[in-house]
Amino acid sequence: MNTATFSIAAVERDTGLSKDVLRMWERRYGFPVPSRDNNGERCYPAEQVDRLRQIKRLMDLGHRPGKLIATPEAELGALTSRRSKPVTPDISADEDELGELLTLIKQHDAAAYQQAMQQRLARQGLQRFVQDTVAPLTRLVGDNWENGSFEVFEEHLYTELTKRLLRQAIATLPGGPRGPRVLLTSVPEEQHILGLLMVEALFALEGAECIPLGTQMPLLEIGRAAQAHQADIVALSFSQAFPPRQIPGLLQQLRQVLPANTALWAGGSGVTRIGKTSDAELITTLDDALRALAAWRGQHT
Amino acid sequence: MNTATFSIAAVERDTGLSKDVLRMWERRYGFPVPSRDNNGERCYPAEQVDRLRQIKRLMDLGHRPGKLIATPEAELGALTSRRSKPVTPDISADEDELGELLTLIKQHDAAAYQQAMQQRLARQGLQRFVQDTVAPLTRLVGDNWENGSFEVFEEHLYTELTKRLLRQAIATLPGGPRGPRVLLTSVPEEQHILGLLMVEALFALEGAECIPLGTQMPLLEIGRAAQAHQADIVALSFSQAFPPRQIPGLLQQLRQVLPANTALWAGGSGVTRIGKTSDAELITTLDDALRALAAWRGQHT
DNA sequence: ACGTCCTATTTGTCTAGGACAAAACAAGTA
DNA sequence: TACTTGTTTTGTCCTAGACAAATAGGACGT
Repeated sequence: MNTATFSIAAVERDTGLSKDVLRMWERRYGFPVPSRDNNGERCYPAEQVDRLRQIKRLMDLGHRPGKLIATPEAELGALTSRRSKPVTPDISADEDELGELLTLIKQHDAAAYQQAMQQRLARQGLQRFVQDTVAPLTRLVGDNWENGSFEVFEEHLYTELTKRLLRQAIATLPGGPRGPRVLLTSVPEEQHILGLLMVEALFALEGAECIPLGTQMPLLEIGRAAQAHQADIVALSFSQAFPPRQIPGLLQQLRQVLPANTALWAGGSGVTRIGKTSDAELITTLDDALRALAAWRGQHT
Repeated sequence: MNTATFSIAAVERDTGLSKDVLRMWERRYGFPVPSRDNNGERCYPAEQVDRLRQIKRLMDLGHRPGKLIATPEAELGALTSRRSKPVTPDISADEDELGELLTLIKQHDAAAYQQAMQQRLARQGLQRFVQDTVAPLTRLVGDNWENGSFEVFEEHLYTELTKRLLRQAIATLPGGPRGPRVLLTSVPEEQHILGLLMVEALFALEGAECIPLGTQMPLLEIGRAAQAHQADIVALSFSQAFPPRQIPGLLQQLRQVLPANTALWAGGSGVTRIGKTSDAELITTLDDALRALAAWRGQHT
């Protein structure tokens, strides 16, 4: 059925591996080995594309491509867990309930999931809902995705439905005009925004004025936006998959584009892998975010 | 102030012009001409990045790079309008009201905009709100963005706020289990989703079962999702800026990955620029979408 | 004047291999 | 254990050439 082949551009789109990397791997490791069309251009079979996506997934987990490619096909379930073991240590009471929510997603039952979450939101209130339900649930989904028991589209479904819940909840909050003006966005190439939404929910609860600009803002535009909105804080999010190499340079450039009195906060699991920097405040947990907000308020009378 | 320089990767991220294109333009047209760092790598000044983004904007409008680069700097306001003239012919009565909404965005007054839109939604009902407010407003924003009177971040703000409104409205609709199961998403590289949300709103009103998967689904994953959800229809959206060259091949590949009895619909302003194809049904307006839905229902008893 | 076919130019993407720096690892030492 | 140093791995960037798809311009016929 899958007789279709993929051009190198299509593979780049679908796997997130750059053309350069694909060619380099072919040169160095002898994989992937696409066939060629009449023009001598690479044609990747669907099978190799799948393997590449799998490799990419494990790489985002911290594995190295050389090893992964060497491993024939037993890697599938074998290399699954590694970093994710130490996390989720306690919360055993809630664990089961969260598992149920996850099951609903795995059954692709959007309606039931939404209803269950709505119920939870009503019961816990927004703050605890974010901290005790959405955050751990997202971590669980991440773990499941990493070890392959979640398909990509299932993760997308989870993300989309949960985003809607959070946005809806945020919309119902009264707009408290006190506190700092926070501009929330992400840099180009970074499309994940769930974490930013969680932060927005918490900040909005605290009465901060949140300005959500969606994802993928060019750096210079972030600068302009900060100026136009007179933002006190620019909050960025970097996901696990974002190339860590690029982050420090990115923050440095951004720092130069921003007004001096505008704070720059960078959060998300992507920033845990980079070293300290003076260009931005690194925020790794939701509690960190709340602490940072409180600290900011302390400093600005 | 802007002494920062951009690596070629940063420019690619910020402008959407590929590294290949940037190097090729330098070779052919002599622009941009970045300086080099100690390693002989390109360093683009912020000024050139801005010009590049401007050129990209005009290219998405249909202009050609050769001409644009030749034009010194008078191009700015001059080449602004071209394709967008014939649209928005009548609706002069509403025109002013829409203009007011636009003004709120330009003043960066998120709260007032949301309130005004909520009011409009309550007055018009969701269907007319989508067709008579959101759709023309989005077109207006597009026009304003194209001719440069909207900043990128203003367009982002509009998009984000409007997405929230639509999602919120959709969430309040009762889930009617009749009608086809429609899977809504976009291919990788395509991040715009507003049009898809409008369609979702209209379809949900018609009682169709909509499954929103967010943006940027790898092709093979779309196939899996369609199978898992037993989707009757896969609806994709392509924006103006999406490289038209890639669309036919994309649809062809997708067609091969999808079950034969799953319909493939492609919409958005991106598809107006491509020729007919047997791989997918092309949908260029919201009315088209509703017609297509009615037709589907007619064919499936 | 309008549409159609054909040719020429424009433009993007692909290919090849070489070079190098940053990150990750390994090993040796305090 | 904690640091420093050297080695391997890995990604990105470079140049320069080739080609095909899209577009524009012109000739032709209606």
